[in-house]
Amino acid sequence: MEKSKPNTKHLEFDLPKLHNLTMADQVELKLREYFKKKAFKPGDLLPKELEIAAALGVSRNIVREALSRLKALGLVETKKKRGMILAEPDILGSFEKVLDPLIMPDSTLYDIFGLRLVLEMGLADVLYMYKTEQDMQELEKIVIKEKPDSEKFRIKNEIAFHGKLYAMTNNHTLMRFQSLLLPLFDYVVAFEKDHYKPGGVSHADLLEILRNGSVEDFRKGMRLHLEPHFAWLEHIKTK
Amino acid sequence: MEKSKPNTKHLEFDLPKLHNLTMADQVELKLREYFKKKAFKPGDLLPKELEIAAALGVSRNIVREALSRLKALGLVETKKKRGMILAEPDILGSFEKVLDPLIMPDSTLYDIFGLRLVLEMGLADVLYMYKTEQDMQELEKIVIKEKPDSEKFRIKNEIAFHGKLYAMTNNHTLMRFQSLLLPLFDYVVAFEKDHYKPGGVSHADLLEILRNGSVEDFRKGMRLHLEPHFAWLEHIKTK
DNA sequence: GCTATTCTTTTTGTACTACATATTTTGATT
DNA sequence: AATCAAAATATGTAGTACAAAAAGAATAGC
Repeated sequence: MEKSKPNTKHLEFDLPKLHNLTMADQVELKLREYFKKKAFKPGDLLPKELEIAAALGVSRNIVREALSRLKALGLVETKKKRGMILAEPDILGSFEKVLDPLIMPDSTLYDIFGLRLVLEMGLADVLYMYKTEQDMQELEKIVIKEKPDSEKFRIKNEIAFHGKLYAMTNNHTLMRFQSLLLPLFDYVVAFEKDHYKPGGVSHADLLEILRNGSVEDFRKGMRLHLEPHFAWLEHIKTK
Repeated sequence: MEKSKPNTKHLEFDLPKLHNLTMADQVELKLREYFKKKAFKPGDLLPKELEIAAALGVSRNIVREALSRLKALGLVETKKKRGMILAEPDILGSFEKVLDPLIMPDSTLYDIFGLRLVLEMGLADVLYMYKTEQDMQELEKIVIKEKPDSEKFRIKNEIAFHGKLYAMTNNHTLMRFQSLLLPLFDYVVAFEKDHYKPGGVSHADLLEILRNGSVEDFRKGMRLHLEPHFAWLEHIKTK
């Protein structure tokens, strides 16, 4: 809990703390400031490594380490041997690189599972704002193809149907966010499997509500559809 | 799709220039693989830079660049002059470093605003699962302190009340996620200001519902509370 | 005079060396 | 045996050198 560092704000006073920052750290910060101050836009050419090194009075090695970090975060890109440019911002790009269920504590995995439930329950209003007849038809196609027999197909159906719901929000960030989180659910689903029972509301039911029902109906329907997952969340809550 | 290289095994023969990947890129990947394969746990000491360099047949420079990237992503930490360790995973750590409204396209900003609405609408069920009497009392304190006069205080109240709601979910990841997204809302709120009208349901109303109402009541209440924001979303949707 | 080709320059990518500094370990002295 | 000092260790930083590729400049051909 207290491991996070909210106290970086009054770091200016603590001189020794500032010295705890390596040169590469400082250069990284300086570069971020610089890009902001100069209002660099995506595609703009950045200063050359040697220029930066000379301007900041550090070796080119350090500059390269700092730039390497910014590259890892997706903030800059190297255009072959031509120079470096500010990259098209993608807030989920770096997120993607860290999402690995194998190195993630179970608590975070559970958190993300809860996050998914919150998201799906919250979709209703935005869905009703953007849904089109064509969306309905595509959802219908997905529902028709569903085969209730195999466990493997069940998960595939889940992904297709719910993925389409996210896509219907016209919210590209939300869509990608969901698709990034998706692989993690497999792990939770594996834990959950023993307790899983299908909810009382099917995908076909949800589609029917989406066509002829109100937003409130859909929220209730989605809640019932997700009931098994909520039950599982309740189950692990006590532990 | 076919960009991934399964043939890194006999990479010794290929001239490195055949790949678009730089040495630092490759070392970064190799290290990620290695940590996974060896099932490193947080706190474990990593091999020394020179050992890695020797093992992979690259210079120490390259290894340092790769490690620097993993550091930027929060995957490894350096313990001063003692060695490097695998860091406590924090999926939002790198996310935080990229969130800067100044370098973000407006479309993403809108997406995140929509994401917020989805989250808040979805909170209800989890809230009712975890809420305690103490939470109610703390919410009450926040509501009582509200002063309806100043615009500045209004935003502060918003943050306090809604932040507390997130905290009540006992979902640490969700909590941090919201607090990271919060600064971005200021920008949207600035756009939105001209159109803003208080919703029909106040924080006090929401608290009352939370105490004595059902989950459905709360969802409806929250929807009305957020009505101005939804209206704005509807407004920018057409553009 | 204009276009195509070649040469030169520029800039990133990589390697190697050297040394500083802090931490741990080892060794020596009382 | 305990304390303090010195050595060993590993990261942090600086600097040089060169390769490779792309852009720009210069030259040759029509």
